[in-house]
Amino acid sequence: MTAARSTVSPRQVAEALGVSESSVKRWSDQGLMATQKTAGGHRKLVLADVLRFVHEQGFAIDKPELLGLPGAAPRRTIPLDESRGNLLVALTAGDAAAISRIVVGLFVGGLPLTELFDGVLAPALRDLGAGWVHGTVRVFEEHRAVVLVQRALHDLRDLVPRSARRKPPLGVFATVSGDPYTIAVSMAELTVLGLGWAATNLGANMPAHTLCEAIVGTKPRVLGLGINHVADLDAFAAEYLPVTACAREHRTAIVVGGAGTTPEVRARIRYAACCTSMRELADFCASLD
Amino acid sequence: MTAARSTVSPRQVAEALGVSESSVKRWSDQGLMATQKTAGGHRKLVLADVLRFVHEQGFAIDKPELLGLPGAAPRRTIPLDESRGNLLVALTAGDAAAISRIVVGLFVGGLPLTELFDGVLAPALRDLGAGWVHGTVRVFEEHRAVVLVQRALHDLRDLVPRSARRKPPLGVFATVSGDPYTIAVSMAELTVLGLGWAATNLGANMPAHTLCEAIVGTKPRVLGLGINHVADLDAFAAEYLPVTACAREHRTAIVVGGAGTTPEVRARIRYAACCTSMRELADFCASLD
DNA sequence: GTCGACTCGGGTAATTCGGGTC
DNA sequence: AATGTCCGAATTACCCGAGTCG
Repeated sequence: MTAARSTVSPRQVAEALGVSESSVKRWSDQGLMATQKTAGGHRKLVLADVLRFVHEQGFAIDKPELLGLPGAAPRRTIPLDESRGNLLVALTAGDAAAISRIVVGLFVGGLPLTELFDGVLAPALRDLGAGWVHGTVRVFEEHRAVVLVQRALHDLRDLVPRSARRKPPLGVFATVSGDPYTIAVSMAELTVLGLGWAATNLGANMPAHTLCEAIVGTKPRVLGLGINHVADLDAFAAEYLPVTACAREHRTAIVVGGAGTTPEVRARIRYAACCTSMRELADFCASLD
Repeated sequence: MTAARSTVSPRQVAEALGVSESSVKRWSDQGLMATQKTAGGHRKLVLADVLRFVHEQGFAIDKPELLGLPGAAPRRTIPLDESRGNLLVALTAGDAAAISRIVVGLFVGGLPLTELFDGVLAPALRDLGAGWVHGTVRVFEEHRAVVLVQRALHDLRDLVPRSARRKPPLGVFATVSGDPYTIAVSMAELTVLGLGWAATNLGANMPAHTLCEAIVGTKPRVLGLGINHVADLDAFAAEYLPVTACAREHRTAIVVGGAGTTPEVRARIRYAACCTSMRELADFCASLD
């Protein structure tokens, strides 16, 4: 759904980026943009790789009619509020194409992942939640939006530069028992991928004992735990205390985050950092790298 | 239609590879792709040779809707078991690339979606669950596998041919309250997409009242409900009974499925069909079309 | 045997190639 | 060092009347 066509011609890329065809040819031959070649030697550029290149190099796209990218792609100092509003509309309407277009467009337009998550995606989802509280958004619309956001994040994954490091640090992310919200987990995964780390997404609802198994089995540098709701504080603390010891033993830093990290909860568990945004997560991980 | 050899037309190949028919004709005439010719001179490209050409040239297939050929034997019968075993290994190891490769490869190889789901993916996940019961698979490994399967299903979505129908029937899928398992929902979504239907994935944990809202708001032809566990039978029946009336009023057929559809549960709710496989779902939907 | 959809072949216009130069 | 422009040759895309397929 990212694009109707997965490959584009050098001329299309050149015009869209506002550079000469020669530059595109040179860049692709240098391996900066992955290409396929026809039997006759003509280049076919893979759109996902072009977009990744554009984001990495901070290029502006003059003419995003390459495909499905949002009309005007003003670079930097983008009206984030406007995107956020458009996104909210698309989320409410269940417009999968629009959601992916907005999210991917902002990223390709040069917006760092952390700002995309903290400044657009998370706020739009918060607005959606508020609409649900006020009765203007129905439950199925909210659920549907969550599914579509996951899909958009999947599209983003292809665009996030893959690490070329031989042995990148690993981040493992999950939510705790009883917490079904996986979007933040996916955002965290992409965030550290964007730092050149490796990342594993364990999904939702992870009992503490298996988190220890995961630490032992995968030796992550960071273990990120989403905590959105804690029903029984004592039980929660008792369950997750062993994870602290296990993490320390394997030099794994625990990061927590989410609406459930209230002062009461924070007082009962041990962690290296408590993040309220993806930027904080990124900065924390960068400090370990 | 000679032997069990599956052949394709130049146009199919051209569209699948994202090149013009002329190029396909040229390449085949140059001997790059083996062809047969009819008495009248029309080209019949042997699928295996096309795929070999694609592999040699390092081409990516833009739109593998080359496949799903009527009467095309599902390759061999052995590879399914083998794939299932390989998939189980990849799922346990958390090897995202291998999982997607196996799943997408089978589909691209001509295996119908329903057989892929019923014969490979679901059994592998069942095996994984059995491994968890027996203690050979740990919880985090199972959770991780679920996330990676969702990702592979996302990859599949791009390959499932989009309907060109002006107004295709709509299928809406979700799991009931308290049921967090979304994989079957995604499989069902892809299954009906493969029939040329439209589909909406509402995700997990849908309270009954909002299902009614969804029916009213989206007017689906089919509403599919995943039911994997019912804690309180009376409460469940009371909650979901209104959905039946709402569905009838809007000519929406209710389909249920999942491990939770026990005789006791089935006795307490009303539905048009109770499916135990994606093939059954596909056949049921086809009967409505 | 009719008919619609598809394909054939070949010609032409438009792109792209690689390399050399500015 | 990097980019843009120009070039002849090669490749690809588009078009169309006639023939073929199912």
